[in-house]
Amino acid sequence: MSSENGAPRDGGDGTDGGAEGAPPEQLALIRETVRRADVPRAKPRTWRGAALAKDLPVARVLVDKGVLHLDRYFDYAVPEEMDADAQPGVRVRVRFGAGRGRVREGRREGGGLIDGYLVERRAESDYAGPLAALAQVVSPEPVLSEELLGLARAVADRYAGSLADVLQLAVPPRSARAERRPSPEPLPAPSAPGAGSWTRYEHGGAFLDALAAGGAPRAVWSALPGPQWSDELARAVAATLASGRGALVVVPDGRAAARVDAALTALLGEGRHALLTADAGPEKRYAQWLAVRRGAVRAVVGTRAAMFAPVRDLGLVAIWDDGDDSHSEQHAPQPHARDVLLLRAALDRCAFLLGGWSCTVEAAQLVESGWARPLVAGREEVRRAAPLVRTVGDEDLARDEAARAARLPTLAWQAVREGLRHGPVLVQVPRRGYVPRMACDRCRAPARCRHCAGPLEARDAGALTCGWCGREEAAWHCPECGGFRLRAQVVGARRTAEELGRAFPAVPVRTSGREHVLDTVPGTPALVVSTPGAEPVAEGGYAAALLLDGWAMLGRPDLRAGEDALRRWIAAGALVRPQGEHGTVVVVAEPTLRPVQALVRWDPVGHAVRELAERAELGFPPVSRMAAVSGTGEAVAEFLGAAQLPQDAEVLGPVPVPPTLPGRPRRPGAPPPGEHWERALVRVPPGSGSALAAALKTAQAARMARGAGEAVRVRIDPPDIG
DNA sequence: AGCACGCCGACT
DNA sequence: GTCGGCGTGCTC
Repeated sequence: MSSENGAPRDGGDGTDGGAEGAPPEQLALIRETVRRADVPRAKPRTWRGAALAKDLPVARVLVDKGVLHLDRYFDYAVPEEMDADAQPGVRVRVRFGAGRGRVREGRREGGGLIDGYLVERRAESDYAGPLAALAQVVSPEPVLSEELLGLARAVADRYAGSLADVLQLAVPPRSARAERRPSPEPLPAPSAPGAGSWTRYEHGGAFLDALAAGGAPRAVWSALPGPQWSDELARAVAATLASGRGALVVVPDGRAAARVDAALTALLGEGRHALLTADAGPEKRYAQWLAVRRGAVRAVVGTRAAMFAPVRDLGLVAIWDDGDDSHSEQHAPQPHARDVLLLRAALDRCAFLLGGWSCTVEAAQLVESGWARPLVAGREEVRRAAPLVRTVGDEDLARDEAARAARLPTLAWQAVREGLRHGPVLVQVPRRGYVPRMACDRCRAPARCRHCAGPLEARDAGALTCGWCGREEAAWHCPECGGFRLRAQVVGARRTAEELGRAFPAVPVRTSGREHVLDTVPGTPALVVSTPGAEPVAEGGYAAALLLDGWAMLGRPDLRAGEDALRRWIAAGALVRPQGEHGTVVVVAEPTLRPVQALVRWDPVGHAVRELAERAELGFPPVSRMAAVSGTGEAVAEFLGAAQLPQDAEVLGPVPVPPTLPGRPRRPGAPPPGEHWERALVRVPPGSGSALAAALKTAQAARMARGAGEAVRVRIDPPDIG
């Protein structure tokens, strides 16, 4: 088939990489140019070269370039010597490049060598032109299964991203050494575990039974406070393994992964599950991933990268604490682990378990829509497991001037002092070092920049500066109530630790925060000061927890502020002993606020349900779907003008994007330092989400293909709206 | 994105 | 006649 081409054949097999001398290359080039001029273009099937595979000589290849207009397959010819290795799913290298390519030694060469995946072997190509040959099969390991490809495509579609970008997240980089190492022999399926503490939940036992029987139940699980959750997750995994299927658990961080890992080891012993986290080096990670792909290991627990783990015959996908923002992938197209697992559950028809101490609006929606069933404990069980929650609100603070000056109200003092008699006391303080944000002293509305609405911060003595645009504010007054006095809204962990240390000189003070995260603390009296998410687990549980500056958390100008605050409070409270053992939580926040009430009643689900109703009314996600389009004003306008948005799409804005300040990290969707960007939100009602994603993807592809100058960033489900 | 192709004007 | 400007379009 290569002969009909008629391209000159002049020695040298001309495979890539050889450093041939210049003269023959130029000769060939000239000859080719001359030929082109006088020979009419008959379309040959392939370019001449080595003999091709006799059976299925065409390889359909996905080139590994994240650019959207290349988001399709390209056909290559399979040389005979690669026939055996060039199976679907393997990594390949191909020549891919511009124009009609260079000609060298009589063989056409596209551009440079780039990586790709062989997706399919076929008898013929539907491409009319001549096919280039595969340059190399990188390894015979079929890393991209049909299931994984289908999942990656679904994720790319959902997020208006390219398949190659998703595959970069889904398939780890190759390590030849890890590939050579044989994976362990698979162990036989274990027998079904007992229900353990699942009996505390109304349908807990039934859920495990369904998993063990090979069923595909879908549940939103409101976990009771306390340390049992990791064992409960492990039992769900074990029940799935008992049915002969695989299971996947995604958790927000390495600490949580380690807990589930330990629980699985306790329940199943070694060798039945893999731990996939960022901690391991690339080679070890790839080896683990391969063991999963090869079916040697049937269960996986890991952080968000594990959401794509190629578990064989998947029976259960589970996610813990889906409200944690580390479940959002940082790289394009920024998929969320919850949504990826939802797609997997749908594609693989497997069981789905979303669990947490708290409840997101998205989780509530899964229940509300009837897609998942609630897995909850009765009120009696909740009361038995949860600590007593007390609030310190404005009125208390007003009556308590002295304590307020010291930032610790009397009730809080008492709770800490009492708690320290019985064990460790957790003090949760918001992040952010010493830089205090400011709020109106009278009505507590956050103080905002009048130019860009960014948060005002007190940098150094007295001077107020905007945290977004850096402008100074000389004459602030509150636009809500007309007040003129400001107060510090957030004080960092270190200062609080110092204050408390002085107040209780006999007690050790430990801090856990971004830099030094403590895993556990002993059950002896100590003050443990921590930022949200970094709380160590206390042996035997904390005697008390003090949640400071609660209204500061609620003051964030974010749709999720309430849900987030509640989630963090509940996460701290879940580490405290039950109220039957005198476990107490004191939250310094207005008791009339909805999240505070939900904390007092320990009712995160009720909170999420009410939030969901409100979002539906306002047309906010997740009830409607949104996408953010950002870039220069001109580029955004042009993009939106060209995009064929669905009929029911609604464009909000554009509004200016806060600039990236020099020296601060640039977040995706933020302008390069010094540039002025705008952001428009596009909103569609339920049901039009995929149409919106498709339209944005098409528009973006067209834009890139045109080589349009200024970049436009598209993000589905932007996390920071409102 | 690259990168080659091609059509047009200046120079040998 | 030939070299090389950049505008356009393709990449199996």
